[in-house]
Amino acid sequence: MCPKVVDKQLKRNEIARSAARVLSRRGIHDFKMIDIACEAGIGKGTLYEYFRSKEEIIDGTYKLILQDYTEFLEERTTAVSGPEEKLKMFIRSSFEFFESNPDNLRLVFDFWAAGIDRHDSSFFLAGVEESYRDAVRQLRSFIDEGVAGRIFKPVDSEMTASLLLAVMDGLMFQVEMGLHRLDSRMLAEVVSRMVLEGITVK
Amino acid sequence: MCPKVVDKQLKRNEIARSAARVLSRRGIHDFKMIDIACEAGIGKGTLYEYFRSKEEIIDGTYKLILQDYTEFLEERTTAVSGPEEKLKMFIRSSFEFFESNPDNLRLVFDFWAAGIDRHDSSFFLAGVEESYRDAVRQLRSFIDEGVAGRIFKPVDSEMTASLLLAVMDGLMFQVEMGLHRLDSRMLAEVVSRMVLEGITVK
DNA sequence: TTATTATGACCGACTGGTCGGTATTAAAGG
DNA sequence: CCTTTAATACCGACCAGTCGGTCATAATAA
Repeated sequence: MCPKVVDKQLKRNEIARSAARVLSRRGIHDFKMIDIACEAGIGKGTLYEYFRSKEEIIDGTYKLILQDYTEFLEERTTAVSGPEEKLKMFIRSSFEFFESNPDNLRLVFDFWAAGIDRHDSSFFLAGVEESYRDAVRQLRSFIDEGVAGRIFKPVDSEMTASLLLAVMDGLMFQVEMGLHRLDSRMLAEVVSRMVLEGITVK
Repeated sequence: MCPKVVDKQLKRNEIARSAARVLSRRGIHDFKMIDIACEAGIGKGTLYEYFRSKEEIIDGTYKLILQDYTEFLEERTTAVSGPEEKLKMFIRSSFEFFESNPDNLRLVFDFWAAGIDRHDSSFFLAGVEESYRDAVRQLRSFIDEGVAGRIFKPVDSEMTASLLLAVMDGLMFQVEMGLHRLDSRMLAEVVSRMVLEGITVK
């Protein structure tokens, strides 16, 4: 009466990691469930013990990637002090994260694409929107801190945060298209200068 | 000995317009060939008289949209003189174009998404990359003109153009995700200020 | 023995593209 | 003016392949 037992959550994460590899290779719209099963070394049916559907696998994979990214940013930005340094670190770390995990960059864009693409199912869009709002919230806290401390001009922190994210996303998109080489130092430098010079009190 | 004859090119364009409507409704990955046939009021087989494949329809539709956009920008930017005015007009007109054709915004993002998504087939990516390079070229000509006339600082025009496109794309992406309302005046104002203030000689 | 986990053959729905046949047109011929 | 002719344009039933998801069965641990 004591059956075989596995750590469901752990195995679920392992599968999601396999899925991430497959998704970055094949793309969100081309990958097959059997691909993931093979990559994870399990049968196709077993997949359905851990994920209800293909959609849920995609979602789970996105959440996993995003968690890595968020944890990385958290670790980096808490290591420095002062709003200006935190902002710079946020920017640099973002570029670095995707420079050292180019697969993840492609994956994230794929998720966004799927979010826009499937306007019918709000499934993906919801996840993307949530992660975006989180980033805005984080950035706003740095900017507000700077404004309160008279380090930054009294800018609209929401708009500034949005602009900052916009330029970062746009540049990464250009990188993904092969228009630039992703030199994280250089890009971070350019973005920091553009944004910080505009809002810092001289 | 003289058969029924139709203007193939014209009809091809008409079909592409129908396709644009379908694509913006259904999304690039969900639409069916039969959808387009219905929208165009023709049979599915007829579709294949004008387009070799599904892929070719997508490509044709993208080119059509892009042509509208380019013509609109051309018309607007030639109407004003001076590099600063041209840059501002480019920015404002871009936002206006997509504000008045929200379907097109979604469509363009869909195309980009497909370009990133299908890293196997360079078909889509090539089109997107080309249109991007065109935009950079255009913007660089304005910036170089400004630099030559000592209106702008001696900035790297390629990097500046890329940054400008990046922030515009990023903002439009946010709009598409429903994070802002697309108020073209406001967005153009913010972007112009951010970019122009940084490069204009005081 | 038994509850749990794993499996992959199988099913059924779906769809891109084809193809044989029909409709339309306009010139040619009477 | 009408019929013939033939090239073009149009059509949708059909085919062949694909793939997400299921389920009957096997394997495994306790």
